[in-house]
Amino acid sequence: MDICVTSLLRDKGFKVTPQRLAIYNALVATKAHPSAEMIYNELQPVYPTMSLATVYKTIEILKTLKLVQVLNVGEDSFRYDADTTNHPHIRCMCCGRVDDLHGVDSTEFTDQVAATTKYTIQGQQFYFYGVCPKCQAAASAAS
Amino acid sequence: MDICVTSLLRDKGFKVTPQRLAIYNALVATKAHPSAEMIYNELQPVYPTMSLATVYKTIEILKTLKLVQVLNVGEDSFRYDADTTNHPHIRCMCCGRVDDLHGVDSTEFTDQVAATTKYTIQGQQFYFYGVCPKCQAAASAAS
DNA sequence: TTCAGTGCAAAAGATTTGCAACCCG
DNA sequence: CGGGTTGCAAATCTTTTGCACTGAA
Repeated sequence: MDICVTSLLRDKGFKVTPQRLAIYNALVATKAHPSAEMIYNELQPVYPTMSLATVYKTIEILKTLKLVQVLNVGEDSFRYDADTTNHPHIRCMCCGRVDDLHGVDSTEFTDQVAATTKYTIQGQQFYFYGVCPKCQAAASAAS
Repeated sequence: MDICVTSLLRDKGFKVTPQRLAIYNALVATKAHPSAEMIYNELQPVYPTMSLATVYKTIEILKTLKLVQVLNVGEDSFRYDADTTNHPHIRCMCCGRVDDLHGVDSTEFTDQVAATTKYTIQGQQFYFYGVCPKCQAAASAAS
């Protein structure tokens, strides 16, 4: 997949730098839907001189290349997902973790919306909020 | 409905002030899903001394009273909706307006999610992105 | 060699907080 | 009258921007 990013970057006239590869690889390697700062912190040990600004600038490029999607789970910061398929997300209101919801079919719902609205639909984001298994266990243990 | 907010505030030990009523009424009166700043600007002529901080503090209270819901449509700021029923929203990627999507049934979709996930689900937000009728017209006129 | 990219620092926005004066109850 | 509320200003936090230096091609 490095090859893929590499050629995609080159094709669009972007240069291939170690920072960009590291940021993209970090996103591909995790299911935690990290924020810019989380990515920055994770790469600190390996790239001690990399700045947060570079993370933001790189994410901007990855967005335009459609290699990442942006999540707005309702926190103060954005989160990013290298899985650009159209899937819902769920956030734990207790610990803040964000998980994917795969294997759910929303086509009937989205078809209804498309048929009802006068908008031309181009994208969608479905967010659920709840308590994750770990926090449920922690809560029952505490009681 | 003023009566309703008034007693709700009092019941919870909050004082009833003109600012709070004005902010809530502004939210009830619009379908534009305004941001804090939009509310502030709208009330400026009537309450020239009111500050943005008061808008934020009041919205915080209205949230705890479940009188408004928060929308995260992917802009840099939050938007608010005094219609607290569970309905999807759609944002125009061209002009930024946010509309309600009523009359769409998402129960089958949400049931599927509830059955699949190990989370305890407590809330949800569905966002669609597209181009509103006005911007479509403007685009075709321009071409 | 050359120009896009990096990293730093400063800027820009949104939201929060501290605090003295104010006013609802 | 008293404590919650307001409004201002300053603080905080995320994200963006300007710019000199660096490094990919």
